[in-house]
Formats: sequence, C-alpha cells, structure tokens
Amino acid sequence: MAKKFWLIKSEPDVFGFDDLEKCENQTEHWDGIRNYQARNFMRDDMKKGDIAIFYHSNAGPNVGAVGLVTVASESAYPDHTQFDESSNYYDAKSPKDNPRWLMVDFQWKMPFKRLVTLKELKETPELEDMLVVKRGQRLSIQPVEKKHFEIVCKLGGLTAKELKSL
DNA sequence: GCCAACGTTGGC
DNA sequence: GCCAACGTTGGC
Repeated sequence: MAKKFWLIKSEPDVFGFDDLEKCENQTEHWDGIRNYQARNFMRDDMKKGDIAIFYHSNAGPNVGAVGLVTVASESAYPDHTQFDESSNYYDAKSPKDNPRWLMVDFQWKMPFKRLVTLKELKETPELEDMLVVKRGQRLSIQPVEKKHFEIVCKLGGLTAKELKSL
C-alpha cells in the first residue's frame, strides 16, 4: 500500500513542531481530536509510515507549514482523554466498550528549511485545490494529494534527494 | 478581539 | 428530519 499524505494542524502555543521534537523518541500521541471527519480519516485511511505536513495555526504572521512528521502507530486506537473527567476532552457520552474517539501517534521527521506561510500557499497557483487554502476549512487532519505535498516540500526548501528519502 | 464559517446539539 | 441556537476554529 502506497504511503498517503496528510496535513495536521496544531497551535504552536499549545503544542508546536518543536515540542514534538523534544518528546521521547520524538513521538507523541495525538489526543483531543473531536471531529468525526478527522477521526474517520485516522480510523480508515491513516497507516504507519504515512507522512504529514505539520501546520501551525493561530500563529499570527507565522501561520503555515513548518515540517514533516510520520505516523508512528500501526493504526488508530482509542483516545484515553475521552474517559478522563478532568480532561478538556472528556466525553461523557462515549461508550467505554466502543470508544467514540481515536488517535494515532506522530513522530517528528524533518523540519522545512524555511516556513511556508499560508499566504504563500494561497499565492501558489498549483495549490489552489489544496484543502488548507480553502475558505472556512477547519479540519485539523486533512488528506493531501501527492502533487500538492511535493510542491509544499519544495517551497519548504527540501531537496529532491530529501524528498526521495521519505 | 472580531467575526465568518462550519459542526453539533436538541427541541419539535 | 428540519433548523435555530450554540460552540469552536482560525485567519486577520
């Protein structure tokens, strides 16, 4: 099965690309996804080894793509925070025997040589169909087409060799 | 801080 | 099943 490409959003003030780099094994579980569409992508389509663009949202002038991560868990598994009453992500209605919310693990992979801002993504004609540049697109986990993925990586300064090594 | 866009909830 | 109300996201 060929690798799939994704884009994941995170607020750098909450958990940024640098924070993932500092985690043990540079890997962290991606809890707190509470959107069915995003969950379904994780559950049905995301597999270990898939590559995701790490995108910083709510970051003022620094909104944009900062680097790459890989899916480090075999597949999606239950998000424990849905059963934790002290968590912001607690969901009283999620059945214990059939957890509503899932997550995957992401591992830090490679930083871009330069930030690729949202403005830049929007100004690149070849990316006009990419989900992240579309108006009102709020999904925090989105599929990315290979051609779009490669263009974003090039904008981020990755060499052809680095792209091939992924 | 504003507000447009969107997803979810719940009354009916 | 409709839809108004509400909450959240996220660019600006």
